[in-house]
This record gives sequence, structure tokens and C-alpha cells, in this order.
Amino acid sequence: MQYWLMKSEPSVYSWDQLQKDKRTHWNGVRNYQAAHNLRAMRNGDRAFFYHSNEGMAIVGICEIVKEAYPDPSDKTGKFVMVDVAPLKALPEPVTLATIKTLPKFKEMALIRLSRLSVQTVSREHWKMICKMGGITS
DNA sequence: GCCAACGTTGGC
DNA sequence: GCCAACGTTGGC
Repeated sequence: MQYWLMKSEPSVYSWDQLQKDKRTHWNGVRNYQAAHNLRAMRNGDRAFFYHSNEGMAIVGICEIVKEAYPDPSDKTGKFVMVDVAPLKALPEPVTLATIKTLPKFKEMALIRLSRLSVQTVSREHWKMICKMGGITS
């Protein structure tokens, strides 16, 4: 299984909204590297849901429930979207500020490639963030 | 609101 | 194919 991190501005689409919707189309990605990651996602992969701009924290975990298919909002036909469903909220959101203070996360894309909206997360980072977020599984 | 970092566009 | 100009993202 692969782990991911997806960003959304809460004023555009928030974690709360996803929990209400039960499922959503992750559309609007217009960056090739992010799109490449979308295409690499497989059903059952897990992704952190990160609030950018406001909140600036990882707030929940979602699951990929439909693999990449054309994004109808893209007139050029080049970009794709996936469907995601919420799995569980982090009891304790993990903020960017916290992550930044820990040397182990220096190599994380969230820090290194701050503008990439869909990124991979290593298994090690995934586990640490889950633990910090209060998920003990 | 500002600005750094980065990506894209278009002229040459 | 280079690079300046411009647009966007996202932290602060």
C-alpha cells in the first residue's frame, strides 16, 4: 500500500465537508507532478488530508476509492482526478509548525516541496504522524 | 496583505 | 532552447 498527502484549503473544501459528503471527486489538480501522483494512486491507498493556508495541519485520513480518471473540469483533457472517502479524523491534528520542529521530517515533501498539492508519504513518516495524531493502531 | 518559491507562457 | 515576465501556491 502507498501513502499520500493531499492538500486542500478549508475555505475551498474542508475535512468536515468531506466527512459530510462521505466521498468526493478530487478535482482541480493542474500541476503535472501532482497529476502524476494521482495516476499512481491505487484503490485502498491511504492519504492524509492537509488543510493549507488556514489551519495548516494534517487533520484526517482518507482512502482512495476510485483510481484516476479524466477531470471534466479540465478543458484540455490532460488532467485527472480520483475519488476519496474519509476514513478517520486525527484526534489530535498534526500541525505544520510541529512537523517543522522535528528533524526527521526535513526530507518530507510537505517541507521540501511546499507547493506540491499531492505528494507521497513514506511509511515511516506515515506511522510517526499517525502516532502524533493520536491514532494508536 | 506580503512575498518567496516555483511553474508556465511566449517572444526571440 | 533560453529566459524574462507573469501567475499561483501557500507560509508567515
